[in-house]
Formats: sequence, C-alpha cells, structure tokens
Amino acid sequence: MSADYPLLPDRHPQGDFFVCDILDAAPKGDVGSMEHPIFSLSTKPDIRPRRYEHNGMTIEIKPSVDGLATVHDRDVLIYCISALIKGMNDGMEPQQVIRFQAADLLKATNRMTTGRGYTLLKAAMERLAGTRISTNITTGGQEIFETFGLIERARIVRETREGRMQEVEVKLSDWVFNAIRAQEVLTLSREYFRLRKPLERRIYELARKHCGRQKEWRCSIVVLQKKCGSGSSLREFRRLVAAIAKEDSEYDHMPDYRIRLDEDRDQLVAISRGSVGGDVGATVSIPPLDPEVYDMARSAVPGWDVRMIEAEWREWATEVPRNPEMAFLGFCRKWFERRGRP
DNA sequence: GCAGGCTCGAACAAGGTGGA
DNA sequence: TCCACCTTGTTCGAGCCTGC
Repeated sequence: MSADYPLLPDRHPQGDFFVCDILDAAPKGDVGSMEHPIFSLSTKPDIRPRRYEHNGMTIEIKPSVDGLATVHDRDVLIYCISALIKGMNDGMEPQQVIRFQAADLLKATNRMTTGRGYTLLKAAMERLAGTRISTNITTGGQEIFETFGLIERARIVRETREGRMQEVEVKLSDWVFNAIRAQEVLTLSREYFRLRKPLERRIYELARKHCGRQKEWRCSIVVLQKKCGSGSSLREFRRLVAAIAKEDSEYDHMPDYRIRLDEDRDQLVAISRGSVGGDVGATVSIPPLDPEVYDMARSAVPGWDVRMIEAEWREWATEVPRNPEMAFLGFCRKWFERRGRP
C-alpha cells in the first residue's frame, strides 16, 4: 500500500466495470442511506446499537453479532442498485431478488478477486443481512415505520470446490427496493471505490447528497460528525476531517468535490469541481415522463443510460417545458451529437 | 480532587506484496 | 492461486498534564 497517494489503484482498468450486464451503468446509491449514518465507519466489528435523530426523523440501527454493516459493505448495495437501475433503463421491470457473479461485483467495486476477496464479500453480506433498521424515512412517497434489514437475505447459489462463490443471489429490503422504484438514487463517481478511508467515503456521500450541483456546501463539524455516525470524540473527529482536507488540498483525490476545512467557523466546505451531473428530483419539478418516451430516447442515445441523461436534463432545466417529452428527446439528441457512443 | 485536553499505543480489519 | 507477513487506517482507552 502506498503511503504517498491516497487513492487505491484502479485494479480493473480495462473497461470491465460493471461487467456482466451493467457494463455502461454508473454506480448509484440510494438517497436514504447516503443521507443518514446507517453504515459503520469502523473496521472493527461495531456491535453498538445507534440512534440518529434529525429534523423530527428517527433511525435506530441494530447490529447483529457480526457487527454493523460497514461503509465497505455498502459496495454490495451500490452494485445491486446500479444493476437494477440499468435494467430499468433497458425497459425491464425491477425485481427484488437479484443474481450476479461474485467476481463481477469484486471487479466493479475495485476489490481483490483473490480467495480472500470472496471471504470478505461473504462476511459483508452477513453484516448487511444482520443489520436491522427501524425508521420513519419516506421512500417512494411512502412513510415506513418498521424494522428491516439492509438486505433481506443473501444466498450463494453455486460455490466451487475451492470454497469460492460463483453466483450470488441477494434479496433487497423493501426500503431499498422502494427507493430504486421511485428513482431515489444518486449517481456516484466511479472513483468512489478507490477511496480507501471509510470517513472519506462518508464525506463524499454527504457532499454528493447535500451539495449536488451547487457551488459549495458547508456543514459544521458537530453536525457532520452526527451525519457521519463517527464514534470518535469531537476533537478526534475534527483531526480526521482536517487530515482528509489536507490530503485533498495536496492531491485533489476526492471525486466531484474539493474538501476544505474552514477552521474559523469550524465547518467542512465541499466545493463542486463541476463534474457532477444531476439526479432525479433536483431543481425544477418536471412531472414524470410518458414511459414510451424512454424507448425513443434509447434510440436517440444508443448505448447510454437514459435515466442518467434524464437526471442530467432535469438538473439542467431551469423551467418546466411545455412539452417535457419533446424537450427531453431534444436534449438526448444534442447529448449524442456532443458525446457520441459511450 | 476533579474535569478536560492531549498523546500514545493496542486491537482489529482491510489492503498490499512477495514467494511458493 | 494461495498464504503469510507487513502496512495502513479507525477507534478506543489508559495515562499524564494542566487549570480550577
């Protein structure tokens, strides 16, 4: 491991990102778990239940004996969400049960594909299934008051004689599945998987959620600690954030946002690098499009993720067009003229 | 004496590397 | 491809110091 450069190396650079059937999809995370501190930052088993309250909303997270799901375990969810969104973009009905090749997930999330990588993946799925959440978060227009896991179950469908899993089946929780169907997801940078520190990943998620395409986002260190779910003392947490900000000022390694520390105001500042596209439900409230327009859009931008382009378009729009479908198709055509095939 | 701040090291998990 | 060992990062607690 290099001590000089803060990003992990790209282990699978030759275009096999989201190999299998999600080759051209962008990684996506659900808004709920990006906004709230559901995942543990610790690399040790974190078996303390936690309670998070913000703006009248309450989340209780209860770990299993294996500990809370960690920020690294979240990669499994991101992979599943990305695969389902990709399927929806291709006109398929999303299913709560998803099957994939374990090796594809490991490659897509920039992990080792050695035997140990599979062992860690198995442990990650156990933690995801064991972590229970009680919440009143609203997803897909429904306010849910119930206890559920991050995933309902995970099953290794085939396993080689060497003990290596091949095909994995995951049943997503209703909460995550609702978010996917309601398109309450945000596109993440592929560089996200190269961030090595759990706290770096968490800060990126928060910047992505709260800053979006704004020029900058500020958050007091006290609130940031709450949002991160860090178990450190405030002082220790401030030191860790300062270290990340310092590293980013030296290497510019944080994707999409520059991270700085305003010591006078005791605030973290995330400054957009201008690389972020939009996501559903951003600035102008454009009504849902006619489903048929997506087929036409796919023809206009062959090979592209039309939902991603739609999100870009919704973010770009400054007013509601008189004919949203035609406006969207026009946007798609210009998109393809500028960029060609992905 | 007590509270709070600071430093340091232990424990643990995950990733990297090199040899078999 | 596997294994052993090393490095790195996070968290936490112990011990020390300082001020009230």
